[in-house]
Amino acid sequence: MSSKTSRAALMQELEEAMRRSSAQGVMYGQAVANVAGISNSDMDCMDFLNLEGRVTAGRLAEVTGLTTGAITGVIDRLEKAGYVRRERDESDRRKVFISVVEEKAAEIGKFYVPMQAAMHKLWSGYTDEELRLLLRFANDGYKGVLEATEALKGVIDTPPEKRVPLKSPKSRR
Amino acid sequence: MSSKTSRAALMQELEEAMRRSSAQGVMYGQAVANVAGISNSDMDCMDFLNLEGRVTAGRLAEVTGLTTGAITGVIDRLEKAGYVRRERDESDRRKVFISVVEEKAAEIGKFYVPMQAAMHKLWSGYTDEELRLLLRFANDGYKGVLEATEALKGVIDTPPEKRVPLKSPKSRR
DNA sequence: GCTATATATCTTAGTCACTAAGATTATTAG
DNA sequence: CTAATAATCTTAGTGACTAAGATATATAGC
Repeated sequence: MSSKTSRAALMQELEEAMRRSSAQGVMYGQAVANVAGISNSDMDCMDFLNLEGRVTAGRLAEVTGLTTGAITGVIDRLEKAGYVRRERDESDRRKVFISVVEEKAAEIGKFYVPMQAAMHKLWSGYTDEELRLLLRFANDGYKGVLEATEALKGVIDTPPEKRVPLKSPKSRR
Repeated sequence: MSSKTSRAALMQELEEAMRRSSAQGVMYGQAVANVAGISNSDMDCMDFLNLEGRVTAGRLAEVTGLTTGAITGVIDRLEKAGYVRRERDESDRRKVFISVVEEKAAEIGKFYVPMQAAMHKLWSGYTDEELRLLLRFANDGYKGVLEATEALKGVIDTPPEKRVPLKSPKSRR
């Protein structure tokens, strides 16, 4: 961490620091799902719904990587818990739109308060200039990870014998 | 993203950008587990083992938040696949140390190559000065998220029987 | 040295979320 | 009107999880 570290060592440190903090971020998300009493996949869907507002069941399957059958289960659970509503599309009655029940979904929001507080506290120690650099980095980083995820698919040489489901079932209770 | 965004708006943007990129990072990890043919929990344990080198089964349960019974299953699968070895502690024969089989574990490493390449490409666009700022931020951020995870436990108001053990915020290394 | 208790891991039974395949219902094309 | 297509749901089977308890070993008190 000395300010004289070589660039290579700096990158090494950066890599580890980012891995560590992102791993901890994942844990926070899991902790939120746990205290909210819903599974990780359900939480992923809620996150996406909060961004998009109103999407079809098929689209949820697409973005989560789950099968449509699994999504039916996700929606069943979320609907039963009161977080979302099913709404049939009147113009194409095969489609089912899922929309967030705001009042109920807001209950989950409070679990993110500690995280937001920590972030704001953290950011207060940085200048606008520095925050802009961080923003640029986060945006560039997003693109980089996106590319890497694509590239990873080209690396696949493992026999497709046994591919494990993308989402780990994190059952509660 | 204009350079004269107000500080509040800047923070808002930063929050979203970081959420997006970290979510994509999670997906990358899942994709790696998927192509490697092992489950997410198994991958979590491999990550931890790669940092620590050699830990007991109980410690793995502790850091992953899984029960010892579940860990037995994790180790069974990893051992069968050749990634780890069980080694009974000679001085306390109740304990079972789990150690990584380096040659085999290295096979997983190659799935991180696209990610590392993307990161190095990304970083090459930044000065040493800027990278040091990013490092400081990543380290501060880690601490912040750690605190937030702790604080989250204080927000809990859901009935305890609906909850599941939180992953402990342990210090990786 | 014995006995009780504590510690570390493994086993068992039951549960839940997942996949794959196919059923159901609605739309569109010929 | 029929066939093909599309979107969601249903079913059967599987894998990973938890809770509780079994097993094996270690430590402390007498």
